[in-house]
Amino acid sequence: MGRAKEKAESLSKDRLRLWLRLLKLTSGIEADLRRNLREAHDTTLPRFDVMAALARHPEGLRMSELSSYLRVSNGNVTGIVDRLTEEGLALRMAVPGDRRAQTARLTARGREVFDRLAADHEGWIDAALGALGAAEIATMARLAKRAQSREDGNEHP
Amino acid sequence: MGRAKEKAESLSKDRLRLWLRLLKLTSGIEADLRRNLREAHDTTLPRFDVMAALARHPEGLRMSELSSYLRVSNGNVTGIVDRLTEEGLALRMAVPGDRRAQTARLTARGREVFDRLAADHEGWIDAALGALGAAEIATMARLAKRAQSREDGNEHP
DNA sequence: CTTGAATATTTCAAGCTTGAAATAAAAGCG
DNA sequence: CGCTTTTATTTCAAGCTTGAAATATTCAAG
Repeated sequence: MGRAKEKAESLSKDRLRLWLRLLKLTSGIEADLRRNLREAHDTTLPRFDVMAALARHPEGLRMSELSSYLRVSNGNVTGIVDRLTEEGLALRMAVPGDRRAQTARLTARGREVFDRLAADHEGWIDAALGALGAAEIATMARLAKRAQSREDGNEHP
Repeated sequence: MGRAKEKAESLSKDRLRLWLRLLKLTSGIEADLRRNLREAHDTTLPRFDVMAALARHPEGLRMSELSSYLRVSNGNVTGIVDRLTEEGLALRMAVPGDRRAQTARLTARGREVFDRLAADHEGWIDAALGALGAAEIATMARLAKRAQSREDGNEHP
């Protein structure tokens, strides 16, 4: 076998090992987040994600905007917004001029609840990545961004 | 506000941004894997994960070993092994001397199917992380490992 | 041996997730 | 205007996931 081919195969194995390590890292942190959200606030990560998206868009988001923003299916956000609405944390509003569409927003109480969640969330992430200093964070962010450049295809054409 | 506090807060925000980027990267790759597994092999990522664990342990794994290896709940692996068994890819064997326990194994067909899955899987990961060269892979793996050191607490005491 | 604690696994309800089908409304077009 | 196509959302079945409860078995004392 030629040297070039050997090199390519070893690189492929190294990428696989890196993938498994990245997956372990993010899955572990995500599991911590889920547990913390449940134990400290009796809520879930998907609910948090939807609330975070709505908090960033106080003018409201259409259901379809929400699903593409979070990269989950339409049917998925329907269910989560349903539950947030039942709990009084979100609401749906009609879109003037388009009776098919709805925008989802946080209620005032939803906003208050989210602010508390977000503060804890930042602290949990800070703890989870606490072993990394400023330079390491910058390096890892740069490499993750570079990896994305191929992964996404072309999100920002 | 003191300089030290400002620095800590900015570091915390940077960790949060890094977390969001890592999550986007791994979620994106995972979504690709799920789609590829479904379209090319009509299977799912959890089934693949269980098969991979069993493939690495030809002697078989107890249900509880499988669940701690994969870091998912006991009830979860019960269901997945049930489905793999229905499909003829895995089987359960009694453990001599302990009638509570069972070991799960791949069948011969399960092994064949897995070998094909694994080859494609490696190719998909190679493509997904293809933007990273050998040095970048090594750097990222090192940083992920360092981040883990805090995350895990003490897995290897 | 018998009783009670510990261990291995399954069952279960609830929620998340998806892709596909169903509904409903808007837009384009002849 | 009617008719088709596109767009926005919901509904649905199937599978994944969890934590807690239920079963079954082993182990440890007495």
